[in-house]
Amino acid sequence: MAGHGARGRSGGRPTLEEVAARAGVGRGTVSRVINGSPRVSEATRAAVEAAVAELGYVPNTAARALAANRTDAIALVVPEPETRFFAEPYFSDMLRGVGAALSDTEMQLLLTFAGSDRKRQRLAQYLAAHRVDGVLLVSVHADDPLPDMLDRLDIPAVISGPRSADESLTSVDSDNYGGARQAVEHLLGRGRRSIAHITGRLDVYGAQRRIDGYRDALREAGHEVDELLIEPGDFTEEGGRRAMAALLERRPGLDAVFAASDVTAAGARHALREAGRTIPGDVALVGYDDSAIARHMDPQLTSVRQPIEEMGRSMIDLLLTEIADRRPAVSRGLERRHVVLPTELVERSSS
Amino acid sequence: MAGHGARGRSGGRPTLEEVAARAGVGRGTVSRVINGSPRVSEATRAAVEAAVAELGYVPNTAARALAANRTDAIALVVPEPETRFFAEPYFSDMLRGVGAALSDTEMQLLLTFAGSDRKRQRLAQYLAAHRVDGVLLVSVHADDPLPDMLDRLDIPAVISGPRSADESLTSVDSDNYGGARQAVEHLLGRGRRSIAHITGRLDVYGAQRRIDGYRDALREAGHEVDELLIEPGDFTEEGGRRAMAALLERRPGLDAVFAASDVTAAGARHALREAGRTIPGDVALVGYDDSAIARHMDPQLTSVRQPIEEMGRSMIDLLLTEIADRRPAVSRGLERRHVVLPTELVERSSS
DNA sequence: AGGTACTGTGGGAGCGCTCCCACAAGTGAT
DNA sequence: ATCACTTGTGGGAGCGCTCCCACAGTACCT
Repeated sequence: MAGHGARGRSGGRPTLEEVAARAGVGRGTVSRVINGSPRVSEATRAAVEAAVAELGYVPNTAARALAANRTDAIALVVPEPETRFFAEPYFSDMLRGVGAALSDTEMQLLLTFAGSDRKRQRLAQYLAAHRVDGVLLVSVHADDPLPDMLDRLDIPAVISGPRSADESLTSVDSDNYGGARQAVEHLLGRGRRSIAHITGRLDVYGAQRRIDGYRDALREAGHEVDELLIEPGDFTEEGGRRAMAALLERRPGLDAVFAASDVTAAGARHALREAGRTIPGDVALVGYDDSAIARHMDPQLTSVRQPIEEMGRSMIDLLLTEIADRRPAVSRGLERRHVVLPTELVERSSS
Repeated sequence: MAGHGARGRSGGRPTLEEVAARAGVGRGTVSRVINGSPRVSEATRAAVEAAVAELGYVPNTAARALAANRTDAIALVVPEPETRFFAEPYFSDMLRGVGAALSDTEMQLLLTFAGSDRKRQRLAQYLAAHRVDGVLLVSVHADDPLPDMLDRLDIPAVISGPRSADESLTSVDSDNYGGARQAVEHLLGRGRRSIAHITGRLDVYGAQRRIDGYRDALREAGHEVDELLIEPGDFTEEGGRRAMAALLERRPGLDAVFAASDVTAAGARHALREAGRTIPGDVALVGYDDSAIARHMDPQLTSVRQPIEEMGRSMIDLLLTEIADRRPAVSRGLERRHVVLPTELVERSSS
């Protein structure tokens, strides 16, 4: 096979040039057909398509990437160790949505963990090498340097869960505020009067929004907010347990708990059991995420569902748009977009 | 920058050529340094490395891929819809192991779902285009054409969970047979005498091995195997429920159940509850996978743990070896390797 | 008739790298 | 001194594609 030795290749895959020869046209024309350019006559297009089919031609992506300076791949960057990522069902659900949305596309999904400093280092290099056309960021802490780095490198990026109210990156989020309100209003509707809240990690914007929703729901229902019923958690089970214990000590009379995640609720449940409280008899419990845990908990957990799959889809849409927008010109100053999707309360037996 | 128009690029990344100029050497020499060739003098190497550092040079992977015919990427192919993949914790755990193992490498991980026919089609194209250096296959049914296709395309591949005893692909698996034995022996040790087994999908080799382990453990303990205590499941919760109901109907006196997965066990638990049986009082329950579900179940589920992270690592090791072996020559007929890793029983309150 | 415009097409140049051949310089055996 | 290696190096050619310029052909104005 031509060139300087067939380097261990197997079948000698057909090239653009061969397709062109076969179809009796020039290289440029084949390229135009492959890329769906409108400036090709119907007859020529048909001839080329026939040749492509006969030869089983598949474009060489490396060559395309080199020539066109794009990669047809995006990276899902997880700035956490692998362990953490998979411990929270939120992530796998998100990944599923992204995967589904991406399967309608030619884009490939790269999974990248940036948990340790060494991995961060490598990731920075990787991104600097422009090996992906865009980046999806999930679960970013308020002080993470990654988003700014992406901005500096001028790499299209979409973040799930903005870092603040004026996030500089395009973002997708569920309605944390509204979701929290739903949960609290539900508990109020069931006649609960002393509703505690175990928060998420306070450096996560979404957790703050849930606190806001909790507060406003109470206030608008004419209740006063008792700050001692709010206890910080960290989205983990152990955190939920600790927070619940603290709450029980401080406000033994509480009759409901809204936890910022299902995992937190699971921890709270343990603490409640240990304290001899029944669920939902003594204390009603509502979680957040509607993950698998909610269905497996005993009693089954009422929880706020986020449309995670839709969020994944949305992220992909936005990212692809950004990539497409950026391609033709150096059109800086794109309008940032922020999508917020509604939540839904799934009622089960814990409340 | 140079060429036919700076196509929207931002910083004008340095090229090999520029590094060479800076270091006062030829292009070939820089390439040799970058790729760690030993045929470079110490002085030259140092000079090149300095130039690389000064310029912040990062090799362009597309160019490398084109010239060298490799991609430095591997694909994790999941021949299931996204939904199924993430419903079973087994997969996310596996993915975590793979991710961890890969982070010591320059290799990138691509996540590919091949659930629908259309995706299959695309995947086939993708693989035919040799866009990855190797493939990791998980959860493959006995009749899946994918493995053979990979074999034909001569793409290095490692499969997790071989399809049969004489799997043609290099494989990694946990000791399904031994794990099942551990579970049954444990139940026997607790004085249980009528032990049922809800199997996995019967077209999965590992499920068969678990049945074998179940049978042999009973036989070697001097018990006779009651075929009516074996009921097929399909690894799902609903399947577990159905199977358990059937078993209770047929053998109401059973006092223990070994389920082929934790999810199955969760289903069985529901059916047991509905039938008024207590766990572990009336019936002891043992699962398989030791997933998050096991810890969240009530009562907490005794389960057989597979060293999934280690399996992921092992798969990567084997795959990288295959890729490396294949690179230099057309060395066909590589010896297939099959790694089997031990399991461990995690005892909790359900047994 | 000449101009202007647009449509469709061919092919040169170039993307940034790896591979390999050529060759200089050194080393040691004959 | 000649030959035969070995070690280190430079640079041409080529990977398969996209981009863009050039140009033929046709259409529609003045």
